[in-house]
Amino acid sequence: MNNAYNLLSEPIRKYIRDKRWEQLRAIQTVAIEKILTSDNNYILISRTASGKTEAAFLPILSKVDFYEPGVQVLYISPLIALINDQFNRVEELSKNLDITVTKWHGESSRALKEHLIQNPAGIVLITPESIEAMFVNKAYQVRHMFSNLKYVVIDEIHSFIGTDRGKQLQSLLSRLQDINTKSFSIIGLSATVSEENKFIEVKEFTGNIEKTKILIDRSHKIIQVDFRYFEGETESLPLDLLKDLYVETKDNKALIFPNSRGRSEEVAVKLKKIAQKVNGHINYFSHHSSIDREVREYIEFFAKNNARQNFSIACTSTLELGIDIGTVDEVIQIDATFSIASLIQRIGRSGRKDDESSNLILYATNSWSLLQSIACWELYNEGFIEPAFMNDRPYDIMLHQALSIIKGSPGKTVKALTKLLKENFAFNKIDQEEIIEIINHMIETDLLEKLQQELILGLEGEKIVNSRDFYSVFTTEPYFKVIHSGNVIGEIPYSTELSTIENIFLAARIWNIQYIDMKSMKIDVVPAKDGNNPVYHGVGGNIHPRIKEKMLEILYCDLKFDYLNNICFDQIREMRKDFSYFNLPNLKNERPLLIGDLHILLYTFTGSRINHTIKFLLDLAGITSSLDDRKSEFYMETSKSFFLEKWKDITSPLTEIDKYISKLLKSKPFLLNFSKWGEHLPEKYQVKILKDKYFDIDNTQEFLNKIVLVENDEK
DNA sequence: GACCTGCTGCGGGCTG
Repeated sequence: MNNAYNLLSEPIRKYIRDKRWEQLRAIQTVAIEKILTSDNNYILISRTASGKTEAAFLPILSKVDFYEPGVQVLYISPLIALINDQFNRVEELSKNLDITVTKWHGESSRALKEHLIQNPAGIVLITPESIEAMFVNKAYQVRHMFSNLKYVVIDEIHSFIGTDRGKQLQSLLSRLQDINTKSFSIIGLSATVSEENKFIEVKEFTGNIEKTKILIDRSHKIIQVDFRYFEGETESLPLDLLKDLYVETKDNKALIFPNSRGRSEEVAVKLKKIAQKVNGHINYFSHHSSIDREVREYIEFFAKNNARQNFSIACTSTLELGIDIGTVDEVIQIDATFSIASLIQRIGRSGRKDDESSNLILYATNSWSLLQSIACWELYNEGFIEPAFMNDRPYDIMLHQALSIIKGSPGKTVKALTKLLKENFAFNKIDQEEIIEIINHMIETDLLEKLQQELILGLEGEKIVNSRDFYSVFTTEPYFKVIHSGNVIGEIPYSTELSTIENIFLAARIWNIQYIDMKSMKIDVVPAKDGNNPVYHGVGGNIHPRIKEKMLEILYCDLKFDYLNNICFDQIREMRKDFSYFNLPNLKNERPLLIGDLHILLYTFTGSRINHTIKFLLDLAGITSSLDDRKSEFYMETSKSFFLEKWKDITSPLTEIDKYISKLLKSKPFLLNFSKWGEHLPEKYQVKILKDKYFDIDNTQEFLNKIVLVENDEK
């Protein structure tokens, strides 16, 4: 054992001896030394299953005096399931030390919560929404419990960075800091943090850039990668792909990521059918957000506790984060991931033991998806992770926090509330005048009410805050529950065709719809023999520009990529040939423009948000286009001269873009649906959040200013 | 072309 071990307290050293660990992991060694000798914030970055939780808790438990009054350590997790997993580990770590460990989330015991309120001490494991609820409903107790905090540990911190939920958490951290006379330190844990901008996004997250240091272990496992190509001609997955997938997975423990809930059902049901025909194992499951929680927990339990039996789980990002399902032999991705970060998380699920490599198979059903998969794989090997999208002016989250603050402690003046929000580091880039304008709007719309000079909740504000839905900042759609003889299986969206659809797949089984109860939103089903995927309606994802640029680079180089078999490489060769007609010596600044007799095709090879913005600018210029974001392709039925004439001035509306977005929002109010609280903002600020979150004005301007179109006539 | 996440307080009824 090394020097770090000797720095730990004796009970912790005993824990390590009892566990018979031969040595500390790299991230643990460095974290122990740093955390024990300073009060900085630290972000611990190292791959899945490398002992990050212990890297944080071994030194914290050594350092903190748990006999002091109040809760000493707060562990914050994005998932309840993760809290339940970590509870067991943290409790085991703490048992020699007589430290209370309490789970605090919507499904944990009320009696234990009550006990903690009476005797605040030790470690609390909690979700951001539960902290929010405490500030709203137990404002006095929050001070009583959390005003002597020493450490806040944030697990899977990357899942918060650059999101609305992350802004909410930042605001809650800032509010917690306000009730602590001495400042607490923050420890963030993650396997995937971008270092493109020198870690600025994660450092900013803690509210103190200077005090936040990065501890990173870049070592990674050897990954066996295998690309396979099966062209899809219909909506359904090609039969040959399914057969190949069956043979590949039948003797293994496999996680299969087909990118959507509907496809997960298709994969699980169809593989199971093949298995039944050939008498293979039939441990085929689907795991996604529309599968009932109990069914999902059963699948997780099965995966974790069946050492002998093989299984395949077709899943969405539900199995991407650190929920403990044990080790799997292989990870299979069907068509490209939307991000490198996601690819890394998925790879991390296989070969978790030290001596195992990770096995990854990437299937593609069309050439553009294959190209994107190769681009992601290449970028992964270059160490690229897309930086989180930064949202400096979250007016909607600030409005939500203003309601939370006034509910928790009414009677503040406008001036006092403005000061609180301005000093909250989640909102420090929002101007004071803007804050005052939004508070006044809230008073006008009865969200807040002014009694003499003191603010309380208004009638509309009461309605919103006193609802169960207030504590989270994300929206969810209402679905119909699917029930078989009293047991809930999962849920599906209602559509008018549903009653005429014969049968649906759900939870890896096939069901016949018997009865739809419109009032209580329930669907009764019985087992059936054949059917179709359920259709969940989603909106497209946002791909980072670097992935699309990499796709362009792959088309204009002559690398052979020796990990590709002939079938895959033939696809790339074909695409290279198609694009070879454009002479593009400068890939940074040039893009192909194909001129046909009746139409024009523009290939931007850039990110989704820039593409959305260009589409909007084309609309404003009077050019109707249809955008296929997968190919970064704009299809326009217009003449070359008309297009080029308009293209010269395409960026001119950007100077007064607010006016145009305002008009767009009036005709399409649903564009704001991504924001749960945006509808309560003054219109001016609704336009601003659309501008910041849906479009990407600055980067589009920069892109259009540098890009030169290279023409070629269609043969 | 998407995917994911979480949740109070109160009162009534039931069990042992």
